[in-house]
Amino acid sequence: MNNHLRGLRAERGWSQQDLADRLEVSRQSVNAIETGRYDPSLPLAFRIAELFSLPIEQVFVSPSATG
Amino acid sequence: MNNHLRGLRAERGWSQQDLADRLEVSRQSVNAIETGRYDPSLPLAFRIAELFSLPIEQVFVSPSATG
DNA sequence: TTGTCATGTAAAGCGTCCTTCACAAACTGA
DNA sequence: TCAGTTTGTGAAGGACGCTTTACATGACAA
Repeated sequence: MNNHLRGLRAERGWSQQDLADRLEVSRQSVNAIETGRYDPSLPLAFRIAELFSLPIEQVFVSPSATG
Repeated sequence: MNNHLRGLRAERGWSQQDLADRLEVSRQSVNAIETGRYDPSLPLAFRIAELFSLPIEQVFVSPSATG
């Protein structure tokens, strides 16, 4: 499942560690989500979307949208 | 994390098995999500929201909204 | 009463999510 | 060059997501 995390983070000039701190997860979790190694849990997806003030659908790309 | 799955399902007159079939998951998974035993994965949350033609935020209630 | 459907739950198993610790490579700045 | 930052990745461990199989309950119809 694709996402726009790296771009959203870059727009703000944050390192993966900066973002991890704001989300209260490890840097490796942020990296794993950005590099597509796994998807976040639903609660973490909510925290991410809220941090960027976006609906979840504008941060994460639905698998069905990808086809 | 709370959700409106039971109500949305009831509005349509679907059993848990009916919903499970449409989502391509087990009946037990639907039951576990409805009874709050665990949250769905993010991809499954997308499928659920799309099935009901709602944004994810209108199916699942953000933990931060609950307080 | 008997059968069927809907729901709730338990156990075991597998893969995923997230952690900490650790190491390596690329880049930046002095 | 040298130190510090950033990113990518691996291994091991704990908790969660989802499965199949199975059993128990309550509602409803025959």
